[in-house]
Amino acid sequence: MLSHKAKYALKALLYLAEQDENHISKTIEIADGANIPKKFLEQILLDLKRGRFVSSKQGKFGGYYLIKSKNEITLAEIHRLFDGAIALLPCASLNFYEPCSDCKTESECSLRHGLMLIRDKTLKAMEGITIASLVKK
Amino acid sequence: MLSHKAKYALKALLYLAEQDENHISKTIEIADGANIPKKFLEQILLDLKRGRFVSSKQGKFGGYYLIKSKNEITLAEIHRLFDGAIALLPCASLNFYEPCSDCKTESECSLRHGLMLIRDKTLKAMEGITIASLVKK
DNA sequence: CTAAACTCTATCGGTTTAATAGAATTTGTA
DNA sequence: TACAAATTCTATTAAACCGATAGAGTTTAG
Repeated sequence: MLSHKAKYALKALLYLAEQDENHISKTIEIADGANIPKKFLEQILLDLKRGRFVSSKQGKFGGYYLIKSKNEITLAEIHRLFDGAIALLPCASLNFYEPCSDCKTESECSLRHGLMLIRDKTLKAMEGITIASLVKK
Repeated sequence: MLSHKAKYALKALLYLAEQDENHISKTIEIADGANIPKKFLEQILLDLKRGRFVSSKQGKFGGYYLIKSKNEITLAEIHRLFDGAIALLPCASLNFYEPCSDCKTESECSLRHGLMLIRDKTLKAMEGITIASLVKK
């Protein structure tokens, strides 16, 4: 499941993607437009900035704007940024790999192989969902 | 991600699937064999029993055994039993559907459609992973 | 200088999770 | 019938996580 943070992040990106080119959106604008608690959204936007999906302008008349093409922002990336691994267990993860503590012999995890199959398919599907593809709908 | 419960459940089922037909496994046996805390495993086995995956014999010389074919127990079912929805948001879930509280108009959720695509693909993949397929590896 | 915005850090209450504890019940057998 | 060995049930715990809020600090335009 997606955390609220990830869900809100997607909605915020969607909102930004729908604005005119070069428009800068204030946090309060996005919060109202996408129905997200403002103070919570502030944190999320900072995370998105650190992740290089958006950038910001400070001070009066500042705000946020996309710096990555809406065709290139995928559900997989946003899920990873906010919720971590896409795989069902750390031992099957590409970006958040950790060995199982309860598997007797290393790489002798009975689940790993099957879970890697799932990960590959899920990942592929999630990479096919972009902000642009969601806007169109 | 899978919870520890779901992971342990899969490992316990795997252990049971590897035993001789008609063999009854004591909890302590499974716990040692699959490296699972015994008292925690007790609860998990009860859940698996309520889910009709295993059955038990009480009293001395009692224990647990599979009552569902290892070809018919899928990762999807175990995941649902212990962790709930497979979809990324409740509004995209088949078995745990709930409307989004923060979507202005009902069925106007901008994410729902995309997430249902993901759900379908992930579900299909997870239904392809059975206990039998994991044992073979 | 001031207003309006982003930035940063801390905190809070609630829920969930992983695990443990212990008493109750059931059953086979000596 | 008593006992031992097993499941069953309910409660509790400690820690982590989550969603959200608060407030002080910094930056910028005018």
